[in-house]
Amino acid sequence: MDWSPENCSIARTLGLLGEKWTLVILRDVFGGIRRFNDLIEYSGVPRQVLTNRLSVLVEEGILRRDSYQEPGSRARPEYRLTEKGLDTYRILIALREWGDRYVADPEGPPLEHLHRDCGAPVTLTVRCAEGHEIHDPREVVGRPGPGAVRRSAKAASGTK
Amino acid sequence: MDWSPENCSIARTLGLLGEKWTLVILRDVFGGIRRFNDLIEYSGVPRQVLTNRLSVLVEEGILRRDSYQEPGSRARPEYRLTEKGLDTYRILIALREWGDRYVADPEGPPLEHLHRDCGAPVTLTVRCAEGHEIHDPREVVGRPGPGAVRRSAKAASGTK
DNA sequence: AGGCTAAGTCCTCTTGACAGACTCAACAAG
DNA sequence: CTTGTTGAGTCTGTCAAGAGGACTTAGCCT
Repeated sequence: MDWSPENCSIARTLGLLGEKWTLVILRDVFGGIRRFNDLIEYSGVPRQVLTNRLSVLVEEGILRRDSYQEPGSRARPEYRLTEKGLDTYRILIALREWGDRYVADPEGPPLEHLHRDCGAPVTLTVRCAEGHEIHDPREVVGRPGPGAVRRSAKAASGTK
Repeated sequence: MDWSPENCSIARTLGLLGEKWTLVILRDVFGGIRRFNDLIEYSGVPRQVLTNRLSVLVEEGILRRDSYQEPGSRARPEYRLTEKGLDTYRILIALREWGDRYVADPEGPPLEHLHRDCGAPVTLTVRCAEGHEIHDPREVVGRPGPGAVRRSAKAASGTK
């Protein structure tokens, strides 16, 4: 049971999205905020960090640099989600759901995700390929998958 | 459309779980790793950081400090998930799913989540309260909810 | 030419990550 | 009862990253 965590999808995803401001930026881009200064204002990200994160996100193909032009101004860049970026919405919904349950103010959640077509609130459901719906985290077990790599012998001590 | 992000559930959740190593630690605790030294070995977290994160997680009620005793040794602490902690599993599954899709090695995913009762792989489904299943991120829209707070007038500039 | 504005860069200060050595409290062996 | 061992930390020094204010740049508009 000694599996190397180096190629874990969770770790890798966190490597891309896990830095302090990245998901906050994505949240706001999902909310339609696409311009540098607006992002600074909304997210509260320091300029330097925003520059940095945006360029990483563009490099990784999560955002794409587009351009817009307000009449009477020069063209400026604007940042939009790619497919890869749009697909992070499940992560954001999962974070919001957990937050609503455990850290929201008594007045209720400050942000809702709604279904565009019917206006009903959106939630995540955990389900297995057999169609069973899962409500208890204890019903889920983690297992090394096909891409798992045994860790080098050296580390195989200390684990009881 | 000027809503203060201060009380956003996503931001707050990230405030608790968003630091560099926190979710990696939770991933491993989900995997049954519960002891200080084992966590260091598996996660690769620096000792100091682990000390720090564990104490924050315990303070926040995400982990609980239990104790175990190997025969012939003294009692030592071990860290276990509380309900609040167990409920982060959706976040971990969302991260894994995104990672499997976009950053996994060609051999396949290194970690799978399976249904304990039937062994089938577990996935997240997005669904609205009306029962519509959602497959396209563009079908989801974010809206300020009941707890949303208008931002102070000062900031209401710059937004187009 | 001079001004305005969005989008950055530059610079400094502080905070946090990281690694390796050190400490501390049982228990066990001599 | 002294010494060794082991797991769980703390201490210390170095170095990268975050935070935030001042400065720069490029095009459009008087």
